[in-house]
Amino acid sequence: MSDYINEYCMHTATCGQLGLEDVGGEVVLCGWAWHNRDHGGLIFVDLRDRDGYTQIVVDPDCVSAEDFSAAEHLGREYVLRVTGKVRARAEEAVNPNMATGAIEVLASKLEVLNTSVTPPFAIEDGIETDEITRMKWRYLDIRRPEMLANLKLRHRAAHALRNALDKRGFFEVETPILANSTPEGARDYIVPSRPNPGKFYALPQSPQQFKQMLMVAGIERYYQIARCFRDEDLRADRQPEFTQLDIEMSFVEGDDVMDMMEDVMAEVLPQVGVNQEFPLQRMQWSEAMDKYGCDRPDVRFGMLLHNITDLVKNTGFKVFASVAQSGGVVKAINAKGAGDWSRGEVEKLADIAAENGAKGMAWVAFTTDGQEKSPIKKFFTDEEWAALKAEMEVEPGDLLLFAADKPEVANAVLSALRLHMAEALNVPREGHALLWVVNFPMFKYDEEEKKYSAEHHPFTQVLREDLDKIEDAPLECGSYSYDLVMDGYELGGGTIRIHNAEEQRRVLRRLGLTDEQIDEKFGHLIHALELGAPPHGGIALGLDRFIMLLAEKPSIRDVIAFPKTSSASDPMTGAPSEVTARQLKEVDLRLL
RNA sequence: GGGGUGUUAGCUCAGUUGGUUAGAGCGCCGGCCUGUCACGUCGGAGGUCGCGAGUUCAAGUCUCGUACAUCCCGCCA
Repeated sequence: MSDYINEYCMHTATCGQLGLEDVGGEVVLCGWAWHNRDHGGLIFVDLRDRDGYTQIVVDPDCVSAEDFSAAEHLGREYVLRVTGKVRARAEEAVNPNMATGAIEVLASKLEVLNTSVTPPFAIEDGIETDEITRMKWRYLDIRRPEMLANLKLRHRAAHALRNALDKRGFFEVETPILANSTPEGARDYIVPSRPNPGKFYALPQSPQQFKQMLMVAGIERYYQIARCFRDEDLRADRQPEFTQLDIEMSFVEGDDVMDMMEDVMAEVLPQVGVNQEFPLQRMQWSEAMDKYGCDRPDVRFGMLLHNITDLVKNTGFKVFASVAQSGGVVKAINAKGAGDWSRGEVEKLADIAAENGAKGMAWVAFTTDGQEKSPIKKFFTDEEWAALKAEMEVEPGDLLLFAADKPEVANAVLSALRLHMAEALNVPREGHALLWVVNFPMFKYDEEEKKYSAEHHPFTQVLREDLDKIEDAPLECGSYSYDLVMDGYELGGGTIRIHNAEEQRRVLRRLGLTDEQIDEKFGHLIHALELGAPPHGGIALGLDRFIMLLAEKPSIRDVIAFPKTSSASDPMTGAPSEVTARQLKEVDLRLL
């Protein structure tokens, strides 16, 4: 019997947990009529609740004529309360595919608590109903066992994380949802302030500044399961509102935060069914970019990027040689098992390369019967060809794919191709793999806007040895930063924060803000740093992504109770919607 | 902002070279049925082919536009 039943409930048992040990007991079950099988003289009803389902037997000899008539007219998803006796099924009637298949409940009383019109889609696992239909009737979608399981998993994970952090002395503190717009970062959701005509709140993109204030406030160890908002275009793993496990600690260095987080994960992961060895690998950002071409590598398989720039510097293939001689890189991956792909199949990969910014994609196929097919082989000397094959560890059946471009583009192209080929070739990627990627650069240069921006965020500490370079060589500045990566997704990111006011000013100036703008936008932060801010740092973990990976779902929508569509709308409630003229007037707004 | 894919019954889909009354499975409704568990069985109802133009004797099918969904790029400190 379930552990949550008590005297306040209108039932005495749940549908998923009855077994042979309950035989002979009188129970009251509440739930939804799932499958109704009417044999004329005998009716079976699978009664489902959040725990599972139990077969109810309605026998005309055991219930009133009225109740039997009700059972004959049950529709799908009728809401029932059934009183009856648990009995063992006859041996030949046992259903081994059903958790409660050894027993059934012989009804003595059947009450229809509510009827239901026919649901628009089946309340079953594995349905292929369009997502907008599922979202329009999300409360029905959530009745499906797999969706219930996702939400249950989410609850379990959040609960375990809270417990683990509580044990380690962290306080959960709530920070405002009505906050201030920030000049950098994502587009803000803005909210007009009625008492302050013409002024707006912004919904927080993260509680970043508030949690730093909590460190200055002396909280020392803070966490929050925090809703965050970003008004940017959606993706399978991006929603306009999402949830972060936000953590901050005082008097720590980067290793302390990582150690603490690993400790928490080591406690939590077994509770959600993941075996992960600790300590986690800590990979330098530069190594991740070199070998995987991205800062969130899926390390569950190889197919690493090889830098062959030097090898092709003087080759007769002009594209490679000119890129290699003009500061670009030439890199390649070896997709083992694709050597026998047709020319057409291989050249379709160029579309993926192009999507990621490549101007073209060279390739070499080594067929299993020993042929070497490639449009570029003729440009190579025998020595260069041999060196290439040695570097790429070529065997028959291999396919080499090349990217020659600026490092960022070459990495992006081969990273995308690596993931695509792993998928296409069914490279095994079972289980989960967590690691740290550490020491991100502090700044990157935005070619379009002609200015520097922060790789993580502008509150990140520059490596002590690089402090002198903030003004003159910003791209050479490293930072105290660490991302937690799981299965090729950025699960979380953290940094050690600046706690020195002048250092914070220097970084903000480097990002192009004037002293006036700094005082206006970050004055509160600067002041706080001047008033005894302790050294501090933290991390934020994307809870939706974490649960998505644990549940092995392709989208975070599957682990969010009420998600939004790609146009950031909610088909169930119709949000966003128009407001009345009066509402607009109250906040001093007029539509264009 | 850009690119791909899709939109036909409540759901999932098929629909040939443009040609008769647009089909299937599931679901739904009605009948029968005392051991089913995706019950079975007999019968029945159910369609603005996303929307709007256009081409044509004739459009679910071709063209253009548009809406929505979904995936990706940009974007997401």
